[in-house]
Amino acid sequence: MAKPKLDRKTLLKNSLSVFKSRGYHGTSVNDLAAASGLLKGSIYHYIESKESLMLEVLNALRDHYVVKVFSKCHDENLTPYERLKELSIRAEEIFTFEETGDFFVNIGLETTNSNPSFAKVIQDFFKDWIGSLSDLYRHVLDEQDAIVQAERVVAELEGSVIMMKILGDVNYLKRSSVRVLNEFKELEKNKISKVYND
Amino acid sequence: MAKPKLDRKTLLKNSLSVFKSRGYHGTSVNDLAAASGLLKGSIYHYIESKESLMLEVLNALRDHYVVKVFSKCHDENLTPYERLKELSIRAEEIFTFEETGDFFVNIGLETTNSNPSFAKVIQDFFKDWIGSLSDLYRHVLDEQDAIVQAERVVAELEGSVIMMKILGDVNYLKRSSVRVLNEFKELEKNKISKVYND
DNA sequence: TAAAATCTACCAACCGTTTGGTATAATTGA
DNA sequence: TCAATTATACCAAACGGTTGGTAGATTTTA
Repeated sequence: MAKPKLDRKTLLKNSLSVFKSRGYHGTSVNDLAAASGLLKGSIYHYIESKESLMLEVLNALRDHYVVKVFSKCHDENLTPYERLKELSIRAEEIFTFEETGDFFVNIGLETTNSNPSFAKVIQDFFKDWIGSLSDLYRHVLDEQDAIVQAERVVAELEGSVIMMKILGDVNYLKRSSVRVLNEFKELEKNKISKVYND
Repeated sequence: MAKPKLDRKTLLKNSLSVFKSRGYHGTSVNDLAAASGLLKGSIYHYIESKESLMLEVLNALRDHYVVKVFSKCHDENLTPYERLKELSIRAEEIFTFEETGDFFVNIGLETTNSNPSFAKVIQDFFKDWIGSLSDLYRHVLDEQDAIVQAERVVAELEGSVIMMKILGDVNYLKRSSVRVLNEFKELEKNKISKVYND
């Protein structure tokens, strides 16, 4: 057997990078193959189709977020505020440097109509994110408010990332993060004063 | 065979509708022609290229927003709050029913790398929106804060529209609008109390 | 009849995918 | 131990189909 020069993780990473900069319809199988040092036909040794490759990329990326980022929300060694801060720092790194942050939105908007098979994974990503965040907000808000607040924060962060990309201004996300953290501190204060007043 | 004439406005409207649901790379010239009841070859009687058609659609849509929506921000017959409310109502209609609201974001994200020619129009749209809003916030905030606030509101609304589309929940935008309006009222109150304290 | 609008027919280039085949490395059997 | 076997990795070429775009004939309007 020829030695596996190209492991799956590298293939997915290379493919993500191409999909990221050209979108789904904008990338050709040729592009994907070239990104991994292959000719067009050769990549079919690794994948079944362009669509299944994208699906695998989406799933891998979602799993990565769940394990490496969203899990911070349940880290018992940290206070709720510290967890939110950790999450915020990681998110900022991801969105600004790794350039994968708005990937789900990009592909989601581009393919909701044409490729409904992608929709589920993308929805799961956002549901996981919102779910983790609302568990955090549960410390300072009642259940319904915690969910609404989590949804709002995700919408605001995603909006910031998008404006950041379109207008080329890196300060958007930074400011949103600060705002989210300060807001959480306020909520904590209100919670405490309410307890004292009861 | 020149039957009921195809005027430019209808052509652009039909084309927008197709671009909207299939994205830029996802729509073929055939689709565009069919949407206006033409065969592929015939549409080239009206347009120079697929790219120039998209550019014209983007420009027309931006102009529409500037004239019909953003202009509300400077309507002297209304109080600042009423203007914001008008803007909010129009925006909600547009995003929810006309389905053109997130068009700039969609196309922007899909083509920033592949079609930089679209980027300028899209940026202009958001700059106009932010500019108009910050003029409004100028009534209750100093210049720098007004700009930051306008940027934040646009990001939050866009984020809501996107989450609305991806998660299929129409309440996102509604809640964001209410929040923005209430916030403005709070800012007005603070402004007044500050004046009284001076 | 002149001009405008629309048709049909056709490009070359590219699309995602399949095929036939070759080189190479790991495994197997003697 | 070492050839025979087998599985892998890759390539060049081609597939049928679609792409954005063009040319020229035909029809309509005025």
